[in-house]
Amino acid sequence: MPELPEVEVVRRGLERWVSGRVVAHAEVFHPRAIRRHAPGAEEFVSRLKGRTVGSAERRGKYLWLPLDGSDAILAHLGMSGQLLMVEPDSAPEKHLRVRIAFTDGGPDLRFVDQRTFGHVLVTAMGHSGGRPVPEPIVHIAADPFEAHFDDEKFASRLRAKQTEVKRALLDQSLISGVGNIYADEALWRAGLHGVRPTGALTKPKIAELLAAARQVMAAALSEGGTSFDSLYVNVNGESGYFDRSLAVYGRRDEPCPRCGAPIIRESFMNRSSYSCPRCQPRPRKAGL
DNA sequence: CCTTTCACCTGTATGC
DNA sequence: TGCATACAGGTGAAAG
Repeated sequence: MPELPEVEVVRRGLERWVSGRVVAHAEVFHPRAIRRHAPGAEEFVSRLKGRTVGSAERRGKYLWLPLDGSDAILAHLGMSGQLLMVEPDSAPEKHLRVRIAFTDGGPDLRFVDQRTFGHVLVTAMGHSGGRPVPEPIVHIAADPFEAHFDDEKFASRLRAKQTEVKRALLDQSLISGVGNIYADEALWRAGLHGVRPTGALTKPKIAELLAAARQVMAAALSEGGTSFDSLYVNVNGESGYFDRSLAVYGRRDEPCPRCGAPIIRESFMNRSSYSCPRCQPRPRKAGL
């Protein structure tokens, strides 16, 4: 479930513990973890050896570590990926996929991923949304905390779409970083049902929704992120506490914090959506 | 071209 | 106890 706040927590950990260090060697334990690295595992390993790691960066749910020269280590945590700092001599984790060791003999950077939806790769840099980003993610939109994020452009692109507002929030080419949890929380804060057609939203309502998304993700970040189980952790293996502050997500039948009505769970794209039936009424006509 | 669906994974919880 | 099923869900390819 790592979404923008959780990934930012990890980025800060990498900034603190990895930036400036030199790679001694890397090991790949599961080919699926580097499936997006086209040249394969052997090239991945040889390309990393001896490289110096720069300052950790992030766009939406993607993280990257620039390398001396012009490429970068790009990572996505998927559903269950973890980037952990671990002492080099400690036993391999059950789901250890990639290990990067450093010349200073300090903690390894380990990519551990139970469900293998996440991946890491080494890639050239490209450019998108007003700044350099790794080539494979030039199609990913700026996230709402980036200085180049254009609120007006977001509103006009959102309204031009023939879709529902929750689908649009989850569309990483429109706005990045928002996943299922924070989409539901932002919609609740803005008083919108997720199936509302985007074309019918007013500009002020879109501004309110965007502000809500920023507020809920900023609040989550200040509490170290959200975790429902032990899968999402920071680089030291610790979970955040924001799940205590969620208004609707995962809270079926509990009272809405605003009006007291029982929260409902609805199925959406083979996953769950949570909302307040009173604060977030369904639109009267589907497809309005 | 745009929108929607589905495959990819494994561990945990639940039901029979 | 053991087996089957549902669920968690981000991404991008494939389908519509």
